[in-house]
Order: sequence, then structure tokens, then C-alpha cells
Amino acid sequence: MAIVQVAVAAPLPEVFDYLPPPDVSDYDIGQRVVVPFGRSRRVGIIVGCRSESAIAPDRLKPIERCLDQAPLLSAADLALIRWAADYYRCPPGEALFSALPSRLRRPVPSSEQALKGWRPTAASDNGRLQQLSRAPRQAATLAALLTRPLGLDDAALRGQLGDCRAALKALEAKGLIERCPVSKPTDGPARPDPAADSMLIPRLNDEQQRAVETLNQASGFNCFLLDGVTGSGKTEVYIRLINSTLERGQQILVLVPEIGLTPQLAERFSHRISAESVVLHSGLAEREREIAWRRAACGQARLVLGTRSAIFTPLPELGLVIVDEEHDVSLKQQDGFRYSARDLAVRRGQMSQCPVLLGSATPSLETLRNAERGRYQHLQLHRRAGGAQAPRFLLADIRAQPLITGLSHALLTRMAEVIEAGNQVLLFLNRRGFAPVLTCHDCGWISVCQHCDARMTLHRGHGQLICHHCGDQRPLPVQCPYCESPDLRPLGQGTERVEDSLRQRFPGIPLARIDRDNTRRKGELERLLAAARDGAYPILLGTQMLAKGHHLPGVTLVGILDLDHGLYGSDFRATERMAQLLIQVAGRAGRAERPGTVLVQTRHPDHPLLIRLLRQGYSSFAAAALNERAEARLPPFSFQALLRADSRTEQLGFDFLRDARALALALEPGPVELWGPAPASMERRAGRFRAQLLLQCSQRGPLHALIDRLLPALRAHEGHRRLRWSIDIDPQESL
DNA sequence: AGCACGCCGACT
DNA sequence: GTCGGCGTGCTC
Repeated sequence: MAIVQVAVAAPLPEVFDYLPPPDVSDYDIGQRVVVPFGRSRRVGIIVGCRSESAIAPDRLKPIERCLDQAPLLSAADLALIRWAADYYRCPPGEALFSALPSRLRRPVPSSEQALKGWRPTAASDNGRLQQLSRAPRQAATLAALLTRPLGLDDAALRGQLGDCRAALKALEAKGLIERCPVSKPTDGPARPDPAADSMLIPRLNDEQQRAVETLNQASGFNCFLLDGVTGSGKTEVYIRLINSTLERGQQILVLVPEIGLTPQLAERFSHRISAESVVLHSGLAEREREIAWRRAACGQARLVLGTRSAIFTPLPELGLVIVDEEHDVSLKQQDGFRYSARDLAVRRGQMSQCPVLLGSATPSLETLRNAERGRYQHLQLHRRAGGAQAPRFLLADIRAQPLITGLSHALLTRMAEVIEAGNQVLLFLNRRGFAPVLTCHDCGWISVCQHCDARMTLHRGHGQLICHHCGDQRPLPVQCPYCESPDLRPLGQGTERVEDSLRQRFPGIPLARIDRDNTRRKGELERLLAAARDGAYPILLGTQMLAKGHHLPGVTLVGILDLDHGLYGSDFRATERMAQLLIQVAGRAGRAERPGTVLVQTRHPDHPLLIRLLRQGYSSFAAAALNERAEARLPPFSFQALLRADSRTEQLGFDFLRDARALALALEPGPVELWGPAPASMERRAGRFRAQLLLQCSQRGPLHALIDRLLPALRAHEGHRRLRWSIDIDPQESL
């Protein structure tokens, strides 16, 4: 008797045994099914078959029906997802379903619109190809198909060979090729123009050349760090590697941290890569996402460019994984299935036996440590492409300095010079809104949020106080809610206020503010950036959004208005983040022939790591930061897991975590250290109290072994359902 | 998660 | 007397 193991879409740590469906013929690993589950029915995925079950036979129910004709996921796809579910302690069903396009999570039968394609049969090989010397059309057709054992659709064949219907017929008659199903493309076959402007292909410098050669010679699994300063031509290296992987008949997966970065890269790729590519990110409509996913899974799309969740895209012929901006925190999912797409990329390369390339101008300390230990090969690009010069850094000590809405005299003077010379200035302030707090000048009242341990930000444009943590909004008070004084004053500055001030100071000079409030509308960010690139705005002012990956060749001065909260943040990674952000923002300057200057305003001009970063660059900073981590035995010199609790009262979460600590201690934690429970740095958020217990160990083994014993104990712990709790493996952010 | 069962408080 | 609160157990 056969037993089918099904991962059910429910947050339960185990898979469930079922009897085969009544119409026994058609079920397989990787297929979606509908199963009776408790008193209801659920979607599930078949993950295995057994001859026996530990469950009493009379309790086993049969699978109700299959939703797909063919498996959605191959054994290799399942293996990766299940490995990730295991490692990140996510229920297998939840992990599996979050890896699928959302449309496929629902119990709708597969509406896969299959096209007919062609593939070589088992009988055909290069020997048979040689026998076709008197039939050149057939030979060419078979040769094309032999490079693509998964098949090619008719449109692709026509694109490559012209009209070859006669040849196909003949080859089919000889039993050398056969029909196979392939998924339909998005809207018409996405055939890019083959290298339309091939004259624009830049030459590689010797460092780029070496990087390309090293990877091209790599066989099997190997991980590489492409460590190149901003503007050093990492993308050009990617393009060369993508093309050589395509020539080998393999697929490529490229991960980027944010949706905002995909159109740019996609655009650049499309001019240089003549194979079908698809993008995969959360901005796509469900249907588009499913089509792109299927296109990759059936082998028609050769290149997938996507965000975090694209790491799970089925790619039967994967030959290269690239993770761009590998240091970026958004590669780690921050809720539910808390996986790191970068770390999984490495694991995927290992499982698929293909090279993995991690690229960044500011590599994470984890990755640098792996390079240092020889686990990753470190490829460096020191030179900026096109002879552009590295920016010069200036520290502006703003202690006891008069500031005009946060701008020092030094900065304003330089701005005036730059604008006068017809160049652009970019100001970076990581705080949107008008002012971070509103206060009463008479009684000292401040605009605190009712639901969070935070201040409500004054947004003058909306005429509201808005909490950036829970989204709560209140109309702007006209008098103090406490003492009724009308003398309410905004304290500190956000981008809105700096914008106002600059418009007064530089009347008539066009200014673009770029932050989330200003770029809500779809396409607005792209529009502003395009105009900025064309030099329409001598002054650019913005938050994080402005820091990443955009080419702004006219910028010769970058002003960092307030670096300080990055220097002494509560998280031990605060300095690393600050350094990465600073280098990324600085990278916007001086990309063209004009050298750039970066002026950093700070009240801590003696901060040793900051000085090191500015004088000696990121890698020197990173080396020093790694030393500090080693001394403090913090990651990457130790491994962490964070048990988080989130509850309606402070007591509930703390009690639970104290019990968790006691349970852990009773389970022989060995070398695992337990820190806490401690309140989160913003304890109350959106009306809920948050606390955490940190587990840390110099080795992964004992840490994970303890977690394996602790989690079942916690799930059995009485009252664990009275609060929300979760475990975060390799956390990137303590709360 | 979802759903049912069960045991205690204020209501037509 | 019951309606319903949520605390607990279970799902092959």
C-alpha cells in the first residue's frame, strides 16, 4: 500500500500522510493536491511517497484530487525549499507555498496554457546529428534542440532558424524529436533584440577581465565575492558571465534587493542579452508572476531577474547565481518565513553544483569573513570604469555650529559654488516629513504616538501628525492638547522642512525632493530621477531612496545632513549599515569626469571607525569592524537566533521568554549563551509589547541542536498561544 | 491557521 | 435557564 506525504498549507511543523487519490494513475512528487484536513479541506503539495505510515491505517484519508497535471516543483526545487524550511524553522507547508506564485497557493486547478514545443528524443544524439549531413535544415534544427533538452517553443525555433516546419516534420518522422508542452510567455514571446547597439559594448579592464575568466573557468560549485567600488563595472562583469553561461546552454538567476533596482538592470540586460528573460518581483500582477515563473520552470526563459523570493524559482538548467548588492538587508525576509535570499543562493549553488557570485561595493562583514577564511574567492575591482575619480570626503564638525534647518555654513557655501558652476548637489537626510516631533513651547508636551514608544512626525504637506511605526494619523493640533497654549513648535528637521528652507535660500533654483511621500504614484520616482539625470534639478534632496544604484552623472557634491544616529544605534550592526549607506550615497557623486566631494555633517568627528572609513575606505573600515566583532564575539564570529515575543501586555511576553530561557537551560544548552529576555529597543509598537531572547554560540551546531529541542518544548508549553512568538535564525535586526 | 469542544459570566 | 467569551486540542 502506498502512502503519500503531503505538505499542507498550514503552520504546522510536520508533513501529513495520505492515501493516493481515487484515480490512482496520476500523482507525483511536486504536484498540488486538495486534501481533507481536520474538518475542512486544504491545498497541499506532495513531497514524498512511502510504503508505510506511522499513523494508524484507519485514520488515513485519501487525497481528494490533484490540481496539476504535471508537478510544479522538481525534486531539486523541493529539496532547496525543504532545506530552507528546516534551517529557518519554518513549517514546510508554509515555506513551500510562499515559494510559489500567489495564484498557485489557492485551490484553483492549474490553468497552465501550454503551447506545443519540440524536444530531442532519447534516440537522438550528436552521432545521429552527423548522419544528417545531407539535410542541412534538419541538422541545424536538431542541433538547436540538442542544446535544449527541455524543448523550445515554435516561436523560439522560428526566431532562431526561420521557417523550419518541414525539417521538424522530417525529424519527427525519424523519431529524433517529439512534441512537448511548454508554458506560454507573458505577452507574445519575449524575444529581445539581439545586441541592438553592440557598438556600445565597453572594454573590460584587466581586473574585470580576470574576474570574468576566473568564473568562466570555475566548474561545479564555487562562491565568489565580486568586491568592486561603486562605478567599477560590476554589471559589465555580470553581463559577460551571463552570456557565457547562456552559451553553455544554462540558465541564470540574478537577485537584487529591491524592486526599484529591477527595471534599470532589466533594461541594461535587455540590450546585451539575446535570450528570453523574465523579471519576478512583488510589483507584478498575480497572473504575470505566474507566467514568468512557469516560463522559467519549463526552461523557455533563460534568465530570471528578481527580488528575494525569486531565489525559489524553478530553474531546471541553472548554471549561475548572481546576488547583486549582497550586503543589503532587504535580501532577508523580515517576517513569516525569515530566510536570507543571499545565504540560500549559496546553498542553491551548492545543490545545483554551479558557481555563485555575490556582488557589492560594500560587502557585508559576513561575506568578507567567508572570503577571508577562503570559503569564497575574493575578486576585487579597485578602479572606476571610464577613468572616473573616487569622491573626496570632508568631515564637517557641527558641534556648537549655527545650523540653518540642519545645514551648516560650510555645506551651504559649497552648495552655492556647485550650483553656480552649473553642477548638481545631492543632499541626503534619512528622515521624511517636516519635523520628527512637534512640541509645546509652554509646557513641554511632545507629539507622542498612542500606540508606540515613538514620536509622531509632523507632515505639513498632509496637515497631519503621522507615526512612522504604526501609521496612525492625527490632524495637526492648533493648540497644545495638554495646556492649550497655541505656541506649538516643530523640533528637528525632515526632508519637507529642508526643502522649504532651501527654496528660500536658493530662490528660483529647481529642487527635487525624493522620498516616499513624494513618489507614491507609480512611475513618479522614475520620472524624477530621469529629470534629475538630465540636469533639470540643481538640488536633489532625499532619503534612502536616493542612495541606491541610480546614475546621477551631474552630481559633484553630496551632503550627508546627519550621520549620527547611524553611529550609535542600538543594533551592533548600526556602524556597518551606516558605512554601507554612506559609501552608497557617496557613489552617486563624481561618476563622470567631474570629481565629486562628499561632505559629512557629524557631531562625532573623532569616531574612529568613521575616520577610518573616510580616510582609508570601506575595506579598511570593514577590517577594523571585523576586529571589533571578533573581540566582542559577535557575528560573523558567532551565530545567533532570536526568539521574539509580541503580546498585548508587557507581562505576557516576558513571562513566556523567561519560561523559554528556563526550558533552554534545562535542555543542556552546552556552549550556547542566552541573553535576555530584554525589551525591544522600541518596546511598544502598534499597541503591542515586544521582547526578545537572544541565543548565541560560536558554533552553528550546538545552537541549532538546542533550537531543535527548544521549539517542540515551546509549542507544548501551556499558554504559548496567548501571544505571538517566532524564531529568527541568523537575525539581521534585533528589534 | 482554522475549527470544534468545553467550561464560566451576564442576559432575553 | 441559554448566548458567547476565549482557552485548549487536533488536524494524516
